[in-house]
Amino acid sequence: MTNAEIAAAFDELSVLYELDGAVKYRVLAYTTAAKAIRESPISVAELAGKGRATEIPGVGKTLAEKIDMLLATGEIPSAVKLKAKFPPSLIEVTRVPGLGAKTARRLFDELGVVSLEDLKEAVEGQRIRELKGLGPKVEENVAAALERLGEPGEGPGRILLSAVRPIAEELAAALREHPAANRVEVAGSVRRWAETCKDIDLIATAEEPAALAEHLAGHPLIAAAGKPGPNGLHAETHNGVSVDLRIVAPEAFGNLLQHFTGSQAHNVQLREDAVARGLSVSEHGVTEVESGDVTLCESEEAVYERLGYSYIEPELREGRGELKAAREGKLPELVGVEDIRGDLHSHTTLSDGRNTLEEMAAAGRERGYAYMAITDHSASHGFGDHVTAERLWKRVEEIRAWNKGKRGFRLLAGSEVNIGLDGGLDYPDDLLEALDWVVASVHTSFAISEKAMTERVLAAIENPYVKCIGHLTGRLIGRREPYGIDVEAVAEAAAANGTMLEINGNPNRRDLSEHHARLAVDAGVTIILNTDAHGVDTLDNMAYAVATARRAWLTPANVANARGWREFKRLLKP
DNA sequence: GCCGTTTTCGGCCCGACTGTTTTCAGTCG
Repeated sequence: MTNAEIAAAFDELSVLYELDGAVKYRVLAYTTAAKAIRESPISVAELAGKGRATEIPGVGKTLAEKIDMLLATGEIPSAVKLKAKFPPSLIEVTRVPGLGAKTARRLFDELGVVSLEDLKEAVEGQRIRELKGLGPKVEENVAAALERLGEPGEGPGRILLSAVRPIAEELAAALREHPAANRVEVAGSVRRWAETCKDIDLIATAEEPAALAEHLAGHPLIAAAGKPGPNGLHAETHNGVSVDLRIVAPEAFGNLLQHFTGSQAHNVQLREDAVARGLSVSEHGVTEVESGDVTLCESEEAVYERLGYSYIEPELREGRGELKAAREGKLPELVGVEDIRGDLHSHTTLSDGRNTLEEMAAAGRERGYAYMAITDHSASHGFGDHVTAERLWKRVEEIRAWNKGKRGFRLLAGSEVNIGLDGGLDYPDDLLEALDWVVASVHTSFAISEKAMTERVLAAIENPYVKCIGHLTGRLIGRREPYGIDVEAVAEAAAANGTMLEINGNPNRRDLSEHHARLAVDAGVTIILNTDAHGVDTLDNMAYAVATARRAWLTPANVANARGWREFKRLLKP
């Protein structure tokens, strides 16, 4: 059973408990545990099998037992009991925007609503407005929400960071140029470099707040906007991304930026910790509860300092232990884009790239890299983009020739070699040996069993010519689930064999994920940050690889290509 | 239901917004 399936069972159980009127903290316990289970880099089922489920934060004795029952029987007894009381279709009703479990329960008790169809009929019969505490407005809102649910299309889902980030940056830049603007920052999940985003949060201080809000409302990227006011604006872009601009007095800019950068989990933990110390934290300041004294902070640094923490980089603010580490002064010195000395996964027109060897090499050199590997696809790649052994021998010569007489930058002759179904590679050993650098990746037969996939990749890891494994899980964020593979076993073998694991910086991939990357480093693996660039323009994707590494708490010491050439070479298999 | 530099019991973030109410409950982020 996958982590996602276990998490879904607990999410469902939390709704059932809420319908049943359980205290909200019990309900909350199930949703927070579900989130931790979903994000766990290792198999929770396996962990539970070893009796170690309580190692997951938020999972105690009771939930561990429920995981065991779920794995053994496919069901959780308490959920079965509650589902006899509340039909599963009622859970759909609780998920209508604006409705929650409390209202759904009343509709169920008083109107007999058990499904979305019943809800629709209740709206049409104007029966909701008859209930005490509910009125015609609620009924209208439910009708509108039901209408939207019925619409085809994207819905309210999360959008890939790379689709949102440029818009956020452009809007922020436009605001900064306005004469009324003082400080403008992008906050929220964009600032944290999360994989996906729900909206854009912009934080500003301004001489004339209303004028700045109006300026945003009139920006060409904005399709619709609410009423611009002194506190900001709510708007939506032409491609349906919602934008929130919040404007505050300069003396509270740090408080607001901290609040709107989040994440939710980070803020909740920070505030709980503050309460234990007699402080109350909100976007409006830090209040000493006993005296009522409020501290306003112009900067985020000041907010964290006031609360007794060292500064926490936005990428770390996910409630994954960063607050404790900051309190103890044990936060990692994160790797940055400026640390990266080379890119070790790139394609040219020889396979499916858009630029020539010379163009890619020149672009890498211009970025100030010390080295760069050209890694076109291998002999079995297909789609007309394969490179025969004969052609690759010639490419090696071309790269040797290119390097002649050049100082301070080294082009590596490499390949992104397909890992066959049996774990074998599709070039002869003498050619692999002649290459400076080999990335091995799975590009075919994703649907084999987890056991077979793991053995397949382990064979590549043990291959003496393979320096690195590319995009380990094959996931495409929001489009394709990672294929089944035992990442723990892979990480152990990679560490033992001196094979590196890549964080692929393609924003659709970011593979290793931040969770897997942290697991890998903990297992002793050396990480490589790569772009997998198929053109000069996508060499910029290094920023996404670095962001993923930062969200995994990685330092330059964890990253092979944060080293100069001599040191990098020393890390390679002999 | 979880958890522990005040705790193994008694806490468990904070505020905005909405719609319905004369002071609050529910939902959301």
